[in-house]
Amino acid sequence: MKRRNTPTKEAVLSVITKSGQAMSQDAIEGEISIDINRATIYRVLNRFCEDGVLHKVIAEDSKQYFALCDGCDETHQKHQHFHFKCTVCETLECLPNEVNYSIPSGYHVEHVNCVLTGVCKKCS
Amino acid sequence: MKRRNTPTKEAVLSVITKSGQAMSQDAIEGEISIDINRATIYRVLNRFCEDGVLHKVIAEDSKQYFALCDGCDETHQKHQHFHFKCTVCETLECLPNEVNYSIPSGYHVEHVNCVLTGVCKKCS
DNA sequence: GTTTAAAAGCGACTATGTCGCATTACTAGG
DNA sequence: CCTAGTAATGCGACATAGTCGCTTTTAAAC
Repeated sequence: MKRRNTPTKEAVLSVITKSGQAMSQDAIEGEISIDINRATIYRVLNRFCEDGVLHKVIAEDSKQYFALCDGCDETHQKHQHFHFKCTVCETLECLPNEVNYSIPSGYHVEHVNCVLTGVCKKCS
Repeated sequence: MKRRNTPTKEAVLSVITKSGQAMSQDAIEGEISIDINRATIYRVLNRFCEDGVLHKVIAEDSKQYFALCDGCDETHQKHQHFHFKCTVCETLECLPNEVNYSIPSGYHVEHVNCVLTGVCKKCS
């Protein structure tokens, strides 16, 4: 199962990179120049997540957002930082702050999904 | 717009209270003895949230979970604690830990949605 | 150029959650 | 106790997000 380079992959990644933020499937579809099937966009995004290129965040609107893994390598745990979703401009950005939590013994954490919702600097 | 006491409200609240955990609409519908319409359950749950009886959490499965506001009053901010979702037994529980975050100036946080996903004590 | 398997397109499907509207049933006031 | 007003419920329809199976296309190795 070796990955191939396709125009679709490049287009999706370029849109996300340019935006500098986490994006949902519909936002990506809206920004992209070529016409790509909805299911395909999801598959591309999920593949990028598997490959550690993107990470997925679930926001309070129950939608999946995909963001570039900027400095999210193995040592730097699994995307354990906060995210901020602005209710005005609808954008979701990664915050630099790491999430610190303590958890009762016996629990094993595999994923962290932390989203703060409110109004961002630009919109307030 | 004054609230009324109905068998539906009581049944929903009693199921959540008994479970001791956050529950989704379908879990509630499954546990409840009487037959209640799906839309009604959502309305009851959302009303409880408005009244500060329950709070809503979005988990990584993109579903809404509703938990009792145990000690979540005005002073104790807005449900700013962690939640833990077990991938084995599928339950979602509130953790006692408060969420501590710092945020760039100019940002205004209105809601906090923090869910840790993994395997709980019982299931590991 | 051939081959082969990954990727894309398409359609169908599931699930979650919401909304409008007609009907039911709490509850307050007499 | 009865009645009126309105909150709450049931029902159906709808919107949206995301997934899946199958066929076709296409990247890339030989």
